[in-house]
Amino acid sequence: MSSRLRTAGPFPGPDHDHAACVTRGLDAAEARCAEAGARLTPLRKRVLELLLAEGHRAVGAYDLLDRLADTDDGGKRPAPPAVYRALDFLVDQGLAHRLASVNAFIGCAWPDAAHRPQFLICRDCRAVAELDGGGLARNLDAAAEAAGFTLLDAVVEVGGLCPRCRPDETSDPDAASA
Amino acid sequence: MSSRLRTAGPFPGPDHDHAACVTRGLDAAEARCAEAGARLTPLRKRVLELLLAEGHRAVGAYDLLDRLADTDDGGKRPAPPAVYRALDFLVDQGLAHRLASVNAFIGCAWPDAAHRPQFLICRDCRAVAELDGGGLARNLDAAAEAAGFTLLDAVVEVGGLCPRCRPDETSDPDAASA
DNA sequence: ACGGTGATTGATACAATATAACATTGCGAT
DNA sequence: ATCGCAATGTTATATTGTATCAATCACCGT
Repeated sequence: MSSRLRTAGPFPGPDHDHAACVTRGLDAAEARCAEAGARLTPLRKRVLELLLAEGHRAVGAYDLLDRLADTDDGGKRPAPPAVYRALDFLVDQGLAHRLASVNAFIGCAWPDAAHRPQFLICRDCRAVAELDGGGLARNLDAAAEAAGFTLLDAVVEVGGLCPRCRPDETSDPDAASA
Repeated sequence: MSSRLRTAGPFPGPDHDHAACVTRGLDAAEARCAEAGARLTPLRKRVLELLLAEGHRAVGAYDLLDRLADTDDGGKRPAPPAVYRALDFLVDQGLAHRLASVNAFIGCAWPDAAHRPQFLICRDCRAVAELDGGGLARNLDAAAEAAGFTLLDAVVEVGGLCPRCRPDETSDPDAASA
């Protein structure tokens, strides 16, 4: 029996106060947009909220469209461009990230600071851990510089199995050896 | 005074002996498949040849389909699954790489050795430099380990401008220090 | 050579992801 | 009010990738 999963790191446990994550992310978004003179419109804010509400999991653009329809009073589902434009805005503002290796998006875990993110993405459950890639980013900067290459974007995404999906979990032996 | 520099790095100059790259890649592929007991069938070999012939540029799957039609005697264009299956095979064998950030593929530059590649991808011309990511890979291993994450695949792709496409007009590329 | 077996390819249809192009709406400044 | 611009709505389509099943080919043991 798993008593307390400290999640020993960047993967939040299922028991963490996720509502606080959502609130914090939305508040940070408001502040950031105000500072940047950008408009966090209702649509953009709702898309961000849906991203954050997903609970640190990657969400596809079309899943977002479905959720928008579900949470809309009239049940009207926007057309794809609406959500893609909102996502572009959020990514530009650093409030969300695009996960190229899985064609999906995720709300930013640290919307306050400029950062060079890298991601651990679970193949099973699509859980995503966002790490700060400081040292690694410097490594990439150096490599680009050495090659005469002007770096614009760095995509660092690691696919694998998160702590809750990896089979060598010691806390649940009954399903093992299956 | 020759402005025809050797590209001082991983981006091959336009004057390099590219036919040798293609031949070398195909030879290495033959050897590697023989060793692995895998079958480098005519279709797979042709796809690899087209990838290599592209000259260190990213190629999309549908571009490959067009080229297959062009180089086919009957001009018959295969259906998408044919080329995707060939690409899957080549990627599995380490003879080609998938570039997730641009939905494209590239022939492996170093098909001989097991490696943990990382890529510099030009946004303008789609030129690709494949680097060996030794130190960076260890960095990712450590991060995954610390998070209790089982690493299966690492995607490291840097988008930007290659030496021939960067607007940098003068010959002073070293002043930058980020 | 013969037939069985699994890998490979062909062929059809479709799913999933993303964008182009243009119309409409809202909103602030003049 | 109305002009200008950003944002959103709308329609259609482009691009990328798979599911499925049929046909064919290579290999292997006999």
